Parts: sequence; C-alpha cells; structure tokens
Amino acid sequence: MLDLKFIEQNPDIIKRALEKRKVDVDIDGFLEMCNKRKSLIQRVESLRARLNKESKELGRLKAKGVDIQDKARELSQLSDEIKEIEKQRKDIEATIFDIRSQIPNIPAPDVPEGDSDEDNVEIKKWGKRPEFSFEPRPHWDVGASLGGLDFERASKIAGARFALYFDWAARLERALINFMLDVQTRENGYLEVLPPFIVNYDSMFGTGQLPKFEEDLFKLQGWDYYLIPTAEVPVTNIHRGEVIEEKQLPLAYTAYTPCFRSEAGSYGKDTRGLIRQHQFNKVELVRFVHPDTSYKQLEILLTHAESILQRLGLHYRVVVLCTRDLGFSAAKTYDIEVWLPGQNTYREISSCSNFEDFQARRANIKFQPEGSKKKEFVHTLNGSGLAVGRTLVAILENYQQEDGSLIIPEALQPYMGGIEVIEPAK
RNA sequence: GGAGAGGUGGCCGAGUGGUUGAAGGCGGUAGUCUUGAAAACUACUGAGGGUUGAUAGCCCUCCGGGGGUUCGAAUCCCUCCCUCUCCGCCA
Repeated sequence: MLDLKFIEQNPDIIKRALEKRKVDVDIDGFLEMCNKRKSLIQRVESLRARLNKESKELGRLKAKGVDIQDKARELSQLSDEIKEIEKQRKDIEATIFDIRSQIPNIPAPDVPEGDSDEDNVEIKKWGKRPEFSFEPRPHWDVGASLGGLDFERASKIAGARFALYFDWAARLERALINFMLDVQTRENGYLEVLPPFIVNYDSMFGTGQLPKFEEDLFKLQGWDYYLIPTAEVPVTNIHRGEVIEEKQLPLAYTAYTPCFRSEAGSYGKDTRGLIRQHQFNKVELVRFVHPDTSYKQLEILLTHAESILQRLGLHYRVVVLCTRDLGFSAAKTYDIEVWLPGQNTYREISSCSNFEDFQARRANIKFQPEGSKKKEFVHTLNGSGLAVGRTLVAILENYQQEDGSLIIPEALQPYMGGIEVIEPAK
C-alpha cells in the first residue's frame, strides 16, 4: 500500500509506475474522489465541532436546571445531518481504500523495464553446468526409476499437482529442510520460527495477497481462514501492528512451512513432475530492516539464499525481474534460477524481494527512530532459502548417474544418515 | 461444545451518561541537585486525519472490531473477535 498523501502529491510518479507494470488504475478519478473526501471531512468536522461545543453547553445548562428541550431538538437535527454526511464520507473512504489497496508497489529506479520474463536481466552466474556422458533425464524419470516419487497415487488421494514421496525421497526432502534451516540459523543469523500454516484475512492483506489475488489461494469453506501460499505471510505478520525498537533492527526469521497455491491460470503448465504443485515445502527468510539499509539488506538476503545452492554444488544464475514480472508488493526482486540439465533450462528456485514500506504500511509495522518522536515504517524483505521441492528436483537432475543411481551431495550426507548414493531397486 | 470473567495509552491500572481536556503508577525523554551515578524533585510523554508555508496553532476521530440509543457514550444496547478460568471432548 502506498501513502495516500504521496499518491495525491505525486500522481505522475504513480501513473508512470503503473504504466511500467502495465496495470490500469484510474488515477485521475481516484484523485477526484480524494478531493471529494476532503470537502466532506471539512464539512462534517466543522459541524461536529459545533455539536460538541453546544452539547457541552447543554450539559451545563441542564445541571443548572434550565429547560433544554428546544435546544436539544435543534441539536438533534444537527446530529442527524452529521450522520448523513458521515455516511457519505465512510462510503467514499471505503472506495478510496479499495482502490488504494489494489495499486501495486512502485518499482525501484534500477529495475529494468520489460514486458515478460524474457526481459529479466541476468546479473550473475555461479558454478558450471555439469557434464554428462549420457542424455540427462528429467527428474520425474530419475524419481520413477528410483521408486521414490508416485504421482499417480497422489492424484488418487488428492488430485493433479500433488506428489507422494516414499523412502529415500521423503528422507531427502526432510534432509533438505533440516540442512537449510541449520545453515540459515547457525551461519546466517536467522531465528527459526514455526508459524501457523493457516492465516486470517488481515494477515493476507498485510503482505498483499488480498484482496487482489484471492483466486491464487485456498480458502477454508465457512471460515475466515486461508492456507498460506508462502511462509512470508505468517512470518511478516508476526510484527503486524507493532512498534519495533530501532536497535533490534534488522530482525531476521527463517521458517519451514508447506505452501499451498491454487495455481489458477497455470493450467497445462509444468504438469509433469514436482515443479508446480498445489502443496510444496519451502524454507523462507524474512527480514525487518531500517529503511536506509534495505537495498543493502536485499544483497545480503540474496547471498543467504545463494549459500544453500553453493553448498549443494548446484549451478545457478541470478536475474533481476523486469517491471512487468515484478510481484504486486515488491519494489525489486532477484530470482535465483537453478540449472536443470534434464530439462535443459534454468528454473526459479528462490525469489528475494525488497518490499520497502509497502507491506509495513499495510500491516502497520513501525520502528521508533533514535532521537526522533515520529515512528516510521520499517522495510520488509523476504526470500526463499530455498524452495525445497525444486531443490530436490535440481539434485535429481544434476546428480543423476548413468546407471540410474543418484549421488547425494556431500553437504546432505550427514542428514541422510551417511548415505552417499541411492541405488535403483533391484 | 457448556458455564463464567475480562479486553482502557509503550506497560500496569482507575473510571457505569456531561470540566474525562482519560486519574494514578511504571517505563521513557529533558532539566534541577551531584565530581559522577543513584535517590529525590520539576516538566514533557500516543496514533490517524483536516486546515496551514509550517514537524506552530486550531479542529475532528480513536478506550478490542463493527453497528445502535442519546443533544452528549470508555460508560447503556446489539453483534462479532480475542484472552483467561472451570467443565466436557481430544493429540
């Protein structure tokens, strides 16, 4: 959410930002409503000031035993008038709020302009593509021949876009979660948190999923409850409505959660394998930081996500998302894309974003600056550290062997009870 | 699920229709005193909005959320949410 005064005073910046994102909002109509709102406020407040004053006077007169009937009748009319204007004011403020909550964040100045993910800009690469003496297979083949993944039965149990993990695959998923949490807590200074996987409307509003993206979410029937699409939601909302002491910043949390996404609008996309599931595991990183440092913090966050891939020896590249590809709440986003030899492509495995004060304003998260009276909004950031299912995919595709076996990356072996290789069932 | 008790400023806590312009305390900030500190004393101490050149004044709103009664609501009524206690159920 953007500051109302900022929108009123800088409509051109907003229009330009919307244009870059190819989002259409009637800003001129919005500004007209803002003016209407102001004139209603001025009218209602001057009437209310009069009512307050005269009501007090009336109380004094009554205490003295003076007959107040006529005056009371007059004020009753005034009171009705105020209620009428107040109603108009509430209506227009609700409309203004609705529109404002659907305006996306302003892209940072260095975000490249572009129309699709084709225009995202690669800023670095790490490692090298592994070389194979055979044609590397996609992960669903590797998984099938090793017997750890079962999509057919999963679809019987739940439907399309669900997976069953057995044996080594279930253990590998669990190993990855523990490995990621250990690195983030022990080496990168994050506090581990295990949050609710179901949240209410206000939390979804706070991080920007609602009201605009309800169709992407699973909602519990008959409840004001939603399944989380990412741990970003419950973790960022830990401090909703709070004032944080400046000296506590930056606050850094990491959380493992499953994530639930309806994947509306992605029919027919990535239907095979583990890439696009209704339920997947993710270890998330969330930072609450001082506004002055948030872009530096974004770079730090990125290195924390990268560190996992580096320790797993997985080749990846980092791209900056262009304006059209940027998420609703984000001002700037880096995607880390891991190399998948079985599909001969890079796939997103982490998304690291600076939301500036966009989420903090929606969720009312402030800090008290040293030596200043005025509380300010913090900046929030988050990134995947990493998407667990896709990491498993990357391991399957990058560490597959010609004989059908799978090598376990060294960093994971302690988490797999020392197992170094998974052999196909005989 | 049943019965009951609560939700007031950063925190504790008073307040059952009109000087509440939210008592008092704690915490915080500044000052006096002190070599320094502590103690004591003094002053200040929230958020949002409107007006304005203004972070000055003035005005409006906010006592869990929403709605209502009234000239006037923290206070009365309705409704929802949350917390706590006991019972039931349950991992």
